[in-house]
Amino acid sequence: MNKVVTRFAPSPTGFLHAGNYRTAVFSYLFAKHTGGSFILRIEDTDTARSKKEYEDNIYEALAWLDLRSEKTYRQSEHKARHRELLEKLVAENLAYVSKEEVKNEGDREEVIRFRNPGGLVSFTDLIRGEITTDVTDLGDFVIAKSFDEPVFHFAVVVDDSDEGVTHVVRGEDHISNTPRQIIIQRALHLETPQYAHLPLILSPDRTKLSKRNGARAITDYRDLGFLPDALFNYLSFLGWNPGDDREYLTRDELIEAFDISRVQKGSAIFDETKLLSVNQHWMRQLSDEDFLAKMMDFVNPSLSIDSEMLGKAVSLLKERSKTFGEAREMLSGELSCLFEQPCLDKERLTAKELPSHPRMTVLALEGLLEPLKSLPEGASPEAVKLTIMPVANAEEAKEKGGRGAVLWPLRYALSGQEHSPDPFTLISILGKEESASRIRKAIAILV
RNA sequence: GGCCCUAUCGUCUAACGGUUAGGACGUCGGCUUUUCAAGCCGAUAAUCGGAGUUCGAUUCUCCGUAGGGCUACCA
Repeated sequence: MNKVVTRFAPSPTGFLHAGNYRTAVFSYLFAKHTGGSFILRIEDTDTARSKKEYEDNIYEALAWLDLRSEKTYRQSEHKARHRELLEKLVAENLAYVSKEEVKNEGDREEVIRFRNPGGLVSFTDLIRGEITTDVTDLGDFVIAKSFDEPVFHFAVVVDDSDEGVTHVVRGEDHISNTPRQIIIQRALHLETPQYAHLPLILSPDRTKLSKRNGARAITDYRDLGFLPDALFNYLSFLGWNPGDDREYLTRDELIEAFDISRVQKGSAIFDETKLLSVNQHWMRQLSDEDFLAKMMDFVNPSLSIDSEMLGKAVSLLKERSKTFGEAREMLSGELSCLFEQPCLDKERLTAKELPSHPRMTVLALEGLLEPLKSLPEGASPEAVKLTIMPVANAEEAKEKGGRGAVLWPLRYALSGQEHSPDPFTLISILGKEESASRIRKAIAILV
């Protein structure tokens, strides 16, 4: 059997989104699983709608995703070849130049139409089995606006053949285009490749994913701080599964496990919440070094950030964020107290839902200073807890409002935040000197 | 309208014609923590409807229904 060649053929008429990308992923997985090759073809025959910025976006997105193609073609580079075959078809009277009524702006007075032989056309789809259509109703459809401007159906057939594409893996929206492409292939005496029509990816409103219904550009996911392999992992599970209970697979594992016969027939809705959880999973798999390196890409370089402290914050970041974008937010939000002095509000210092006893709070905080001194430098959160909890529990025993009467003011004094990591972790990271200093500042506010 | 495709928890999905219809995400509850997050434990929830075929249909067939796609001088 010949080596498998698949292709991804986006048109540069919009930003690459998850629907396009999922098609690329499956096409890539199918090729790589069999040791075949994957090529990229920019379908830019529609000069009116094709834009350089969209073409660049495709390259940019694929580079970020590390979806490497063996070869890259631009359809417009094959004009001479298209013209040659168009002329051949007309010479053989299999197509003809037709006079047209101009209905819309941009319409030509003459176009090239294909002489449709009509009849039943069937092909075997790798995912759906045999599909049969009567092509008679298609009529003599247009295959080119002029000899130098072939239309999609014609260009695709010629290019797939010239580029040695053996398997066309594309979206379900092309099922009804396939029969007409097959009759063009027959007229040209070209071999018909294998087809695999993927189920569509839908927006939550159940329509085909598009910019209109809120689909993000792939590059947006990059800018939001998603891991490319997380997106790859999530998307490969939209319409496919390996047949066992695994949900988190690396790219190599996906290539190994991919089996086109397990591809779903029904379309799937793109669920960003689940993507987020898959991304969180892969962020946590990262080593602290890798995590830090990726994190630095997301921190505004102009923002001076204590890299030593950032290193200490990694486990908190891994535990609390689902994207690097979120992690970056935390640096100036709930985790900001690691990098700068907290700004304290006197009212907030006394525990919530407890009678306000500033004096009691002062006593509670003062009671922590001594135990804190006994802590070794670099004590773990568990060690800190072992030291602090007895004080809090003693306070509770004295019925001054429970452990919260100590723990809340302590946490708030350290963080200045309504929500933050627990006080033990904070002390462990901040160190006993800094912690003691913050506690004294809090006391000073109260007295 | 015509043609084509599809149909299992809210979502992604598993289940050689025989399972208490399984997992994951979400949601809800509990534990833990007097914050938040995480973690652990638990719960909720599905075979679109109707006929067949069969001893037995989620699974096979047909008919409905619903959704989607195509129906361009877009791809």
